[in-house]
Amino acid sequence: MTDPQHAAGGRRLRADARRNHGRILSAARDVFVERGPGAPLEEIASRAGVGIGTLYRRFADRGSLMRAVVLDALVQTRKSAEQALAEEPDSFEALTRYMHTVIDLRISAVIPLLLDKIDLEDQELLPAREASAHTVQEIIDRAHAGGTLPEDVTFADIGMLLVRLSRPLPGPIPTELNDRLAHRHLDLVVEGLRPAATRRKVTSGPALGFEELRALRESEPSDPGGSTSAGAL
Amino acid sequence: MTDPQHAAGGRRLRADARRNHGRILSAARDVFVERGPGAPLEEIASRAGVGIGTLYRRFADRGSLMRAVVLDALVQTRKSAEQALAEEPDSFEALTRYMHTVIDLRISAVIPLLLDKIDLEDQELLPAREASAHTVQEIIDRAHAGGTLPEDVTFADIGMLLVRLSRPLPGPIPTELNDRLAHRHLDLVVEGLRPAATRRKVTSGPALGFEELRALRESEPSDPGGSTSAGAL
DNA sequence: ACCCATCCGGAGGTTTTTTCTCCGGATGTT
DNA sequence: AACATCCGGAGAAAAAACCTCCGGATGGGT
Repeated sequence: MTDPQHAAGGRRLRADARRNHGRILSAARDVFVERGPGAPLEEIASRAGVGIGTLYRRFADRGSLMRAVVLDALVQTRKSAEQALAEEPDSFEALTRYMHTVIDLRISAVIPLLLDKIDLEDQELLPAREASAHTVQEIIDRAHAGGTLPEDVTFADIGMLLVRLSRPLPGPIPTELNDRLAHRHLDLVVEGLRPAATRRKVTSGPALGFEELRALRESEPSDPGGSTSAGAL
Repeated sequence: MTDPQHAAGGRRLRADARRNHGRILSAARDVFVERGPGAPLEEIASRAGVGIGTLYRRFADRGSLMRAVVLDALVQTRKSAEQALAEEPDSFEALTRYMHTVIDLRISAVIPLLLDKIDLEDQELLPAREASAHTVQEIIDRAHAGGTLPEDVTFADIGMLLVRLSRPLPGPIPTELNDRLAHRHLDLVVEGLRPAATRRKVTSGPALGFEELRALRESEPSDPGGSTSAGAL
């Protein structure tokens, strides 16, 4: 099931191969998140700007691609957590910075998504899991200790929240808007978590207007009507 | 699901047919939300506990099923909004009640999802859209007027937030937990929106513990390991 | 500049999934 | 009981996805 002899740790790849490897990984992350774990591998290849043959050369099957995606996500999560911890003196700021970064990297949604498709006890995955969980837990602990995060908001809460927030919204929403919304929604949540004493305004600007949503729909080729998704609600 | 008597067509349906019509509609809503707009119709039929032939008899093609699902969602949204408005004197409470109801009904995510697959200017859809948008707007307006909702949190914000919150999380998460998380996350957001003066504790209980997530994974048949999705983060 | 080990693309054969019709039989209604 | 209505699901046809293979391109060492 797990392929012993390739990819991440193997011999040195040629420059173009290494570049493609990375592109495939990040395209796979995006496609899995957007279309589910059964998404066609051809779409991943084309999103990565790569032939299907290239994808199969690097990843024997769907499973090994998934494994690589998860491993990558775990590593990036740990990095983000470490950086937030190191560079952000305030315990609450460290937490929010970590959360924003994770959303930027769109890494959080992919792990639970693939959770039942891969072997988590895998040799390589296990230490990565522990390292990343440990670092994130430390961020939470500090915020608890510093009194900047309510005790009843747990590690699992933050994790699940990030899963929800890093998932792109469904439908014909451009990536740019999607990202902006994710951060705005995170800000809204963060204001709910922040200790009342230090409460402030939601930071990410004056929402989004009707016009913007309307424009979104008008740019659709199929239907020139002046409606919006929220308007449809 | 909602409609008492008239199916898409005209004449009165036999009792069993009407019941099946409703089941198909709500199964379709769930499946579209979980698996995307391209989900196999057979899955919808089987989730509805109905033969595939029955589905095709009632809905000529995917498009007309989508249209019916959206129409149903719009109608239910309007009902929820009207009820919240009528029964909840406090303007903020009306808003939060509306939001919780919409999440319960899992209706919010399906509209943007199908947005680019249907004709929104449709004869039947148009008035339903307007009616529901109007009622929701009134809830927002009252909350703004009453000073219980910041002016910079708009109609579109609430709509998009609901889209995000009513989507089930990806991965092997049981429906029951998913629902609980959705409401808890809504509570977290609501505390961020609520005027500081009336701030209170997050209502939906002490988060979820590690144990719970772990149990989740242990109940999986494929992998008996003791890990969790949040733990993997 | 030249070589060649390495890597790429994607056509196309194969397998899997999905669609959608059809009709014998079941069920609701009068 | 009689009849119109509705149901289920088998199975043929169509569509989608998989995955191998090889002629040709490219990087990187000399």
